[in-house]
Amino acid sequence: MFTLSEENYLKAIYHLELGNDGGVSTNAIAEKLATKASSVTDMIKKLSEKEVVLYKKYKGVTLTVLGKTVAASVVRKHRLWEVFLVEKLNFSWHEVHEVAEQLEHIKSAKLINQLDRFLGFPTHDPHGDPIPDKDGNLKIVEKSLLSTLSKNESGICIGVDDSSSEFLQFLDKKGITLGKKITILDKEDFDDSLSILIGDKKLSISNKIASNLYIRAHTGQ
Amino acid sequence: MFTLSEENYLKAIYHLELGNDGGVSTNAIAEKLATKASSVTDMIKKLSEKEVVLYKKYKGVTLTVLGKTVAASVVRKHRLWEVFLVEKLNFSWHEVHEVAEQLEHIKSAKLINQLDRFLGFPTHDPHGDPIPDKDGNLKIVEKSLLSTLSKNESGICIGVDDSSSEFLQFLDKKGITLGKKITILDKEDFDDSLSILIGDKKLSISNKIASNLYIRAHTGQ
DNA sequence: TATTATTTTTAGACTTGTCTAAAAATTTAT
DNA sequence: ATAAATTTTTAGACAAGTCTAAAAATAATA
Repeated sequence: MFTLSEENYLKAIYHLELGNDGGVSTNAIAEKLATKASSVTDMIKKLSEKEVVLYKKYKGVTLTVLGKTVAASVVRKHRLWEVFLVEKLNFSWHEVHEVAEQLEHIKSAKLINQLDRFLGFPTHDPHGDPIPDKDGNLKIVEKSLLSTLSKNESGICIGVDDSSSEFLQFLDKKGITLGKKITILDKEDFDDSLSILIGDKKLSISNKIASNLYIRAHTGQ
Repeated sequence: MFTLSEENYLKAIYHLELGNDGGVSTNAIAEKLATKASSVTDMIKKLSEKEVVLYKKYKGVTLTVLGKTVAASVVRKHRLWEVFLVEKLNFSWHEVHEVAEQLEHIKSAKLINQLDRFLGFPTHDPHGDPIPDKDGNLKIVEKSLLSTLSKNESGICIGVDDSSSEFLQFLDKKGITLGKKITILDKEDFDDSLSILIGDKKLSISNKIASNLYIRAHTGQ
């Protein structure tokens, strides 16, 4: 069994491994968890003894198969709870993270399996992130950043890269939500800003916004 | 803000105060929380400084108004989550306690208010215990122990005193659930056992069972 | 490649919540 | 009312998780 703190470390390493290929540095973990490098070293030793990470001094850290399973289970719980909060309790997508950070540590296999069923076995959370299955496997969906599309191309908005509360509330204000079709009307060379069509509204968005929105290719008109 | 441990102490004192009138003893708290009296003394000092309990050395402890509010809020969360588990996730009433013990510590006012609404503002948990409202007030329902009824009297089963998993599973096996009408057919002087009619079934139950079932008086046939 | 800068680890300390063992206070019983 | 039993508190210790400051290792740079 793992403590709340251990689970948070495993989750952080899990997310960092998905970004960087190869070992994860002590400093990267410290930054992600808003803690000190020395604390990370201490915890890594403990996790190493519990055989959920591989660790060589000064050489960074990697999850073992067991570690990856534990981390994926925490992520699974986090994302299922996020779906619950949005679908059943009328939370906005920018409100769910903080509460899910707590709920993800509740220990009960039956609880999470029944929650999964109750929600209709969702595959993605409210930000478009995939929900690991019981075995920790992720369904990879082909996706591109909106900023990489060319003029006249279009796609379905399926996720966000930055899921900070500020960004999500900005998207709400602009009427940009998951599932909507987005078409690039024009690209501005000067500042890489985009003119887009979303639903039946025309919008101008900066490159920073477009670099934080994921799109699934949309063939046909 | 209160730690998980502090909340558990407040909850324990809250429950003990409902039973005993007057101050709660260190030993009673220790027993309830399966910890040592010395640990209780330590924690009580902390709670006293936080002004949630009144404490005089060797004289036991009482919740302040603030303390009672905090404790009631934890109990409220516990019982709402129990309703959720039974009503929405198909848990049995004997399975919910352990999970609710964890869920009761999740901090989010919106979560619990929305959960309350989602469940249709229930007034009682799956064991028949009342759910405190937002202000911590309990709706007291007139109830008697089944063992206190006389021959030919009847009532509706509305709760259990002992809500241990074993007892609840025993009741399941016998088909005794909340809301069912129970009529005393006969009382045996020798061992105080009862012959009862529940639904359309005749059952013989010991006095120990009858002393753990709460009944609401049922006027009319 | 030698030196500087950065990253990581170690050493020692602190907090929270717990424990054991012993001392002090209170209660019960003779 | 005094002695015995019980309850409660104190004192000191420990584990988990964190921190600061300093040392050691690695990486970057001239």
